[in-house]
Amino acid sequence: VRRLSHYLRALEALGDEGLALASSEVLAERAGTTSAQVRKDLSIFGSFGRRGLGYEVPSLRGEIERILGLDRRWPVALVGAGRIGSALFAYPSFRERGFDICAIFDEDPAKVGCRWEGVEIRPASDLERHIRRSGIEMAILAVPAPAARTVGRVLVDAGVRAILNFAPVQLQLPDSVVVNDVNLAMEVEALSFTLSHRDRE
Amino acid sequence: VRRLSHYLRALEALGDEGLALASSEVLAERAGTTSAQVRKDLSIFGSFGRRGLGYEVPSLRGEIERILGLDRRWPVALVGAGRIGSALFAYPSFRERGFDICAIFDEDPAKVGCRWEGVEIRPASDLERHIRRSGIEMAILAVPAPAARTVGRVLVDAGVRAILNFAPVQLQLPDSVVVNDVNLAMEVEALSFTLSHRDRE
DNA sequence: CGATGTGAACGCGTTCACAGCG
DNA sequence: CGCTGTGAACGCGTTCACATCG
Repeated sequence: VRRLSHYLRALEALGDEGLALASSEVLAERAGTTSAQVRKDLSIFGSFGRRGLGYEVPSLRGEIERILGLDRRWPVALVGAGRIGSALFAYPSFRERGFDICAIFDEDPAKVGCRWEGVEIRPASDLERHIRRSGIEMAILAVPAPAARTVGRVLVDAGVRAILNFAPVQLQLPDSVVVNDVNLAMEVEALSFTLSHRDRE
Repeated sequence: VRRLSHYLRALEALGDEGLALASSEVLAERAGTTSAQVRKDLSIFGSFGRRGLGYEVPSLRGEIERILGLDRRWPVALVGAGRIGSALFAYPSFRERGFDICAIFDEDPAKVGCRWEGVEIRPASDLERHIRRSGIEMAILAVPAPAARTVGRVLVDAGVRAILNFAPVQLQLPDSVVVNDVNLAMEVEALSFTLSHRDRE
């Protein structure tokens, strides 16, 4: 699944370069994998290529967008208007891909009422009611670790079914909810691990 | 490797609760895995437990810190003082784990010369010289996508051997350099993918 | 007797190799 | 003839089950 995103990015780049056809080999090179992998991945969802030629860039791009669920717009709630929250709100790729952060929540009374590019920051107490009313299904959780578990449960109660979690905490939620953890501390730890063990030689 | 970070966090929590011993079962529950997995993971690096009892929380914590390379401080360069850069700079877990962001670089003349908690923002032109002089081996790349590839190469030329890359670009660097990609767009795409396919039932 | 450490079995994603089609 | 689509072989991480030791 993760590789499909890579293919999509590669196809966008190829399209910008004006190429209409791309072989699995070309795609593999751009996405950092092998041609067999590309063909296997794509064959799971259908037969998008033409034998002897390759894949049509625009149509394959459309197919992958459809597969990833990017053929629509997704309203997203941002919980936590701290530094991480503000960075995510301004992240251009989100909007480009159809993810609209259309609700922001924070506990800090100093922030509540402010607007970020027209989107009002609402108090945490409005969270459940507002999300339920607007039918938002996707949320970005960018609150401090101690609050994360509680907020996660409130989100689910409000009808959220997918959470991108930046708190270094294991959310305990029903399996029906998709949780994707982004743990920045873990990422640098992986670096120091590898660096430490490379040196051993 | 990624799970070791989870174990470390679990051990810290257990230590705060005053527990001196922890079985693989307890650790597994906290880290979101199974007891067999915990034992197998730890046995790769040595025999840290006592049969019939479990693992000593403080000593195992020390062992894992050592394995992850957290038994020292790591000077880190931050390249890109935009929204993501500022969020990462303020991220508390980095400093707690021994990662010191001790150099910041940006192209924007308006930012150069500013100080973030005492750390001066330097111009991109100083990057190579300053990093080489200070012997920094680890860098966080938080620049816009178009600049990422070039900056990555400069970092490596300056002696950097590990990069945490936030740009949605595949850096093409020698294998001797460890690159860890964090691609936020990909993370939300994984959510929309799952949500789209859950609905099919 | 309880919980670790570990060889053996399992499952799954990746890679290989080639049949099939344009 | 070129490149896709795909069954088969491979490798590797996970899980199982039990011998081992305090």
